[in-house]
Amino acid sequence: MNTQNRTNPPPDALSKVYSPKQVEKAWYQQWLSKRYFSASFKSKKKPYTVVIPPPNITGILHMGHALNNTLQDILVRHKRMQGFETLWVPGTDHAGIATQNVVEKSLKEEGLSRQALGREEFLKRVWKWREKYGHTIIRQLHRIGCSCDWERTRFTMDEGLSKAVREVFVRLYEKGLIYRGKYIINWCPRCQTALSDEEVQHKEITGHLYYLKYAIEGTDQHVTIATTRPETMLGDTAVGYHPGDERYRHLEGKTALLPLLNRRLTIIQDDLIDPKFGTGALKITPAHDPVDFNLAEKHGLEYVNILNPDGTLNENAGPYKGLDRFEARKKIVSELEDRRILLEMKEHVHAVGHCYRCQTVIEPYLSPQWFVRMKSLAKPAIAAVKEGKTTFTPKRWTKVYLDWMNHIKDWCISRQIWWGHRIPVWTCESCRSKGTPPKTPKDSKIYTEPGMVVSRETPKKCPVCGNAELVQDPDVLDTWFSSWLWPFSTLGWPEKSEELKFFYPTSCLVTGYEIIFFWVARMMIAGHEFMGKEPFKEVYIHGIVRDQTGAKMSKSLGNAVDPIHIIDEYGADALRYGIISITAEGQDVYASKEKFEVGRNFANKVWNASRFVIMNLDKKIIHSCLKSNQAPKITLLGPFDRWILSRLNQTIFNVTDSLEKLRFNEAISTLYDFFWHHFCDWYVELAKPGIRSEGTQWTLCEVLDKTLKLLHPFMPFITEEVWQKIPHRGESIMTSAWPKLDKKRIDTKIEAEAELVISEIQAIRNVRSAWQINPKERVTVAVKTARDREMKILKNYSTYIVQMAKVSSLQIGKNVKRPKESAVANIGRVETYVVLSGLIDTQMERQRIECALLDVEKMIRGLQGRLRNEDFVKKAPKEIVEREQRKAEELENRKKRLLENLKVLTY
RNA sequence: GGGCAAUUAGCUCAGUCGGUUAGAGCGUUCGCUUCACAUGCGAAAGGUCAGUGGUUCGAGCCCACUAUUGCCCACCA
Repeated sequence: MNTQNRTNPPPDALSKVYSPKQVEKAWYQQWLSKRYFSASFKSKKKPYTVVIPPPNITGILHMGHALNNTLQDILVRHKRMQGFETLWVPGTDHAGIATQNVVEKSLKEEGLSRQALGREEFLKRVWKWREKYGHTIIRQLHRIGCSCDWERTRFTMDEGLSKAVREVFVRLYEKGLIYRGKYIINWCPRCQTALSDEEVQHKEITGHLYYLKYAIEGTDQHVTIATTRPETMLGDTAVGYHPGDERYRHLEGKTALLPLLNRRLTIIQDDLIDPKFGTGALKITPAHDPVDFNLAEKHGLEYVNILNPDGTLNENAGPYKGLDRFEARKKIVSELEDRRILLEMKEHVHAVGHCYRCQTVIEPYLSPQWFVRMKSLAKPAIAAVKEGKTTFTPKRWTKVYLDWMNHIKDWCISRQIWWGHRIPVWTCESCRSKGTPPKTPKDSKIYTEPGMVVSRETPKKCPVCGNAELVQDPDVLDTWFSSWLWPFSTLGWPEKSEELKFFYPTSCLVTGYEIIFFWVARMMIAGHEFMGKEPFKEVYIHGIVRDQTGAKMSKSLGNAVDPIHIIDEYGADALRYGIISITAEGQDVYASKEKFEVGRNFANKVWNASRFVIMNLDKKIIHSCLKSNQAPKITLLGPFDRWILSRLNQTIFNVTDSLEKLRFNEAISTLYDFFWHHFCDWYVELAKPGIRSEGTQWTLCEVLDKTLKLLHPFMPFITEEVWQKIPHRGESIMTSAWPKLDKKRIDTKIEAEAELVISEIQAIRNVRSAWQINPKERVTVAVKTARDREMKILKNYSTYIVQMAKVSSLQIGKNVKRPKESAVANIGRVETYVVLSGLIDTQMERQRIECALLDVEKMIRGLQGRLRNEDFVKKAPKEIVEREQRKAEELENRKKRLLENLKVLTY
C-alpha cells in the first residue's frame, strides 16, 4: 500500500460494514516501512520513553498482555502525536525456570531428559526452541498494533544484556553487597532449585496439627510437642520452650529422646517460641525450618538434613530413606500412632508455600546460595518515591511498595538450573585446597574465599597461581537479576551510550501489580545504584484480567478469551476498545466476548458515519477550505455547526486531560459519547438537509478529522483507514498533530440553546412514541412559553424541530391555546401540545399527566424541605441556594400547568 | 495476625472537588427495513448506592463500626 496512490475512492467502494482484516495488516506494514515507530537520540524533540515489561519467551499472548500493551501503545501514540521523540523499547525475557520447564517437558515427550543430554546439548536445545517459538508473542503484539521500535528489540540473554548482568554482579560483589552462604532457602523439589521469597506463593491449606510425645531421658516423663510436618521430626536436634513457661521449668538441663530414631535432643529456652501455640513446646529442626535455623545458630545446635534435592528422604532418615516426603509423612504418622506416640490430630489451617512456576509444595532447605544484601541498596529507591520523583498510579500502591522496601530481605539470586546467566565466579582448585588467599580488589570490603575468582570475563587462568583449570560455578542467576536492569541495559548500559543520555530515565512504566516486588521495586533499586537516577517517573499499575467467573485467565483453566481470536473475529480496534473501556483505574477487569462486541459496533459506527460524510462531501467546497487552511467565516456556520464545534473542543480538552491523568476508560467513554451520541445522533441528523452548505461541509470535515485523531491512540487502524479517505494534510494520522483545544470555539450560549431545542424534540418524540404515532406520520404541534428568551430560541430553531420531530405545522407563542384532542409535554417552562386527532384516549392521557404530577410533587417536596431549612439558606453557597430556588419556582409552575391540563381532560 | 480492594439498575461496571432529577453498555418492553449504519434508529421501564451510626445546611462520595467477597503480606511450629 502506498499513501500517495490512495486518493479518495468513489463512495460505492466503501462497504456497509467495516472489515478490519483487509485494513490492519496493510497499515501496520505501511507504518513499519515508513519507520514511524523508530526513535532517535539525535532528535531535537523532548524524549518520551517506555520500556515494555518483557513477556516471557514461553508466552502466548493473553488478555493480560493485550491490556498491558494496549495501554502502553495509547500512551506512546498520544505522546508521539503531541510531538515528543517517542521510544517504546520492546523485547523478551528468557524466563529461566519457566523456559527450562517447557523445554524439559518437550524433551520428555521425545523420551529424553536434560540429564541425558548434558548441559551443553540441553542449552543448544533451549536456544533452538527460542528461535522457533520465542518470537510468537512479538508477532502477536504486531497484530494488536503496538508501535514499538522493533529495530531495538532486546532479549535478556543478548550479549549486551549479559554483559550488563556480569558487570552488575562484579560491582556488587566488590562492594560487598553480594555474598555466598549456607542458609535456609525455599527449595522446589520438582524444579530442583532454590527460589527467592517472592517466588513462593502462600496458600491457605487445611492440614493437621499432630501432637507427639517425646520422652525425657532418664525419667518416665515426657514432653508433648505439636507439628504440622511430622516427617521433619527425623531432622530434629532439639526441643524448646519459652523461658517464662512454668509448665516446662522442670525440663531445664534435661535431654529429650527423638521417637523412632532415639536421637538425643537438647532442651533449650528461647523467647522466639510462642507459649500459646500448640502445647508451648517446640520441636526444633534446624535444617528444615527457618525459625529453627535461627534457633540453632543462636544455641549452637546441630543441623541434620533429611532430604535429597528431589524431595525424597536421604540416609539421615534411617529406615525411611528413599521415600518421598509425603509418603514418609503417612508412614511416620501411622507408626507413631501404633506406638501411641501420636496423641492427637487436629485440623489446622495454615499457609503453605508453593512454587510460583509449578505449584509444588516448597521445602525450607539448607543449602549454599548467593545473596544480594538489599537493605542499603533500597535506601535511594525508598527516598525517590517518598520525594515524589517516581509516582504510582493508583496511589495506593505507593504504600505497598514502601512497606516491602522497608522490610526488604536479602535476595537469593542463585538457581540450580541450566537456562540463564551463568554466575561469573570460578574456583581455582589448587588455591582452594592450599588455602591461598585470592587477590582482592583494592577498596573492596569483602572477604573472599581461597580459590574464588569473580570476573567480568571468563578468566584464562587463576590470577593468583596461574593455574589454567578453573571451574565455573554451575548455577545460574535468577531471571529477575537481568530484568531489574531492563530500563538501562536495553539502552546500551554499561556503555555510556547516546541512547542512555537521551532516553533515560524512562517516562512511564505500565505493568500489573503482581510484579511490583519482583520487578518494579528491583528496577528502582538498580536504577539508582547503577544510573544514579530513578528508572521511570511514573508507574501505572493496572489490574489483572479475569474471566466472567472471576478466575484469573489462564490457558490451563481453559477460560481464556483469546485476544487473537477476538482480533480475527472483531478486529484489533474492537479488542483495544473493549479492553480499555472496562479498565477503571487499577481495578481488575472481567473480560467476556460481549465487551468486544461493543468495540466492534463502535468501530462500525465510526466507519459508517465517516462513509456518510465522505459520500456527501462537495469536493469543490472542501478543496477551497483545505487550500485556504481557514475555517469559514462564523456567519457561514449554522447554530448546530457551532454547537458541535463547541462540543468537539470540550471533548478535545476532556480526552487530553484524562490521558494526562492516565484515566484511559474515561478518555474512551468521552470519545464514544461524543462521537455516537452527539455527532452521529444529533449533529449529522440535523445537518442532513443543509449538508451542502459551506459551513456544514467544513464542520463535518473538521469534527471527523479531529475526532479520528483523538481516537487514534485507542483505535489506530480504523482511524488511519478512514482518515486517509477524508480530506487531510499529512501522510499518516499517526504522525499528525494531536488536536489542540480552541477556546474560542467553546460557546456555552449556543450549547444551552441547542440543549433546549434537543429537549423539545425529545419531548415531542416522547409523546409520539407514547401514543404510538406512526413514525412516518407528521404531527401538528403547538408550543406555549411564557418567556421571551425561550420563545425566540424555539422560533429560531423551528425548522430543526420540524425536521427532527416530524412536525407538519408548528405554532410557537406566549398565548398559544391548547388544541383540542392533544397530548401535553413539559420541559422547563415550555409546554408542548401534540395534536392527536382521533387518537386521544382521555383515560390514558390522564394517567400520563398524573404520573408526571407525582414526579413533580416528589421533587418539590425535596426542594421545599431544603429551602425551608434555615441552616441550608444560611450556610450553603449562594449560587446553590439560588439554583434551588429557581428550580422550585419552575417545578411549581410545571405543577400548576399539569393540574390545568388535568382539569381540561375531566371534561 | 497485618494490610488493600470491592459491595451502585436484571447482568457487567463508571461516578473526578460532598451540591441539578445517581450514569453507561448489555439485557428487557414498545415502535421502526427512515435513501451512513439492524453491528442500526426512536421511545421507555428498571435504583432504600451492602448495613448501622456519625460529621455536615447537604453524603453514593468524608469518618467509625459491622457484614459479605476477593487479593496481598507475615518465621505460630
